[in-house]
Amino acid sequence: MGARVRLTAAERGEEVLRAAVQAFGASGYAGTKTDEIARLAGVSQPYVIRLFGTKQQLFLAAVQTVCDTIEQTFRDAAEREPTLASLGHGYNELMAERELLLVLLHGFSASGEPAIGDVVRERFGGIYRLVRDVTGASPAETREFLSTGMLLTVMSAMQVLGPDAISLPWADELNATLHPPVD
Amino acid sequence: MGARVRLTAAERGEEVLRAAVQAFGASGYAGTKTDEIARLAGVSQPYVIRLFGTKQQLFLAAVQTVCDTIEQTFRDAAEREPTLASLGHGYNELMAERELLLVLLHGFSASGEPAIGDVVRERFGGIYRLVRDVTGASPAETREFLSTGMLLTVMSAMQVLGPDAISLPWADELNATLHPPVD
DNA sequence: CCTAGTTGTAATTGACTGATAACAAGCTTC
DNA sequence: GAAGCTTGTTATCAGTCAATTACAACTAGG
Repeated sequence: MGARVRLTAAERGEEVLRAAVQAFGASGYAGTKTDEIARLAGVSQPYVIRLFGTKQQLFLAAVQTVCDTIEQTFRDAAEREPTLASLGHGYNELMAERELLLVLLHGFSASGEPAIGDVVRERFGGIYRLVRDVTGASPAETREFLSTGMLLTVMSAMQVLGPDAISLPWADELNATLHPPVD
Repeated sequence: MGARVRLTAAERGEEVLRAAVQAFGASGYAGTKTDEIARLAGVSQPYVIRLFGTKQQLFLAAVQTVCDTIEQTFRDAAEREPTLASLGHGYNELMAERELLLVLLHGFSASGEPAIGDVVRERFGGIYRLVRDVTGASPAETREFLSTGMLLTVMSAMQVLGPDAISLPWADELNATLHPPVD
């Protein structure tokens, strides 16, 4: 193909990882082929495998970066204002890149795979603790915050929320409870 | 194999469907093999396909029965007492059979597949409306109810909730907010 | 420049897997 | 009791897909 650019393995790895987040977010762990990721990243399928060892390790790497991004977003939001409302605003930013949160959802779904479950439990626990620590919220308040986040994520997966959303009465009704009409 | 019993296609279909709920609940749509379902149901893999046409149609049938069960549980709970708290109690009963709600979660995750997304959106919307109708709850109250349900389902997927749960501090803390300690 | 390490690909493979086809064994109805 | 429908299996295929191997092209250090 045209203008080939040679990158270091680390740089190329990052590009592949970005592609992996997109692909896994769209189709899940089992449903995504390493070949799709390779084409998205503009490299060959075997190279994807060589860079990350196995498909599973690549998926885990994707989950890790996504969680890093989520935590960083929450930390930034807390720095502006250490309240759950502020973190909620940060969550909305995260929803703009739909795939991010969907990767995490697919991580939950794939928790049956022991290696994946271990990572997902660890990281979700970390997010829970982070939210509590930076906002000082009670467990019950934090639970409600995370609950809402889960519903939003699931609705995003159903494609009734977000940029390319399908508009449905029930979804609009639910969505309206989150963005109260500005009178 | 030993004592073979002949059933009508409808009866055998129900058994296969039960097996499919177990299997899909554990491993998701793409991650489950029709052969596993067949072995769980005690029939051959080709017969599973013949009974349901394709793996996708079998998955959709599993989603449909699961949603039927959920709706029936909510209707029964509302008959006892038409409040969200009562439905919440019903939800706890549903969580006892872990796979039920996990099938729905996997349905959300597989919404990228158009045929699956259509069914999942339709059924989830139906559940939302049912909850509102039988309890008279506001959209905001219903959203909070469903949000909590989503978090519980996700925690169940992570295996930090339910019968075979892995005990973790953060999970216990979250769980405690739902079952306040009986003083 | 030339050798050694690094980046990348083409070719292939072996296991898996959903689906089909052909066939066998039971039931039912006349 | 035999013809015809239903239930179920075995055998097999055609496609898919992660992973391996071997090789090619580039680059840096001496």
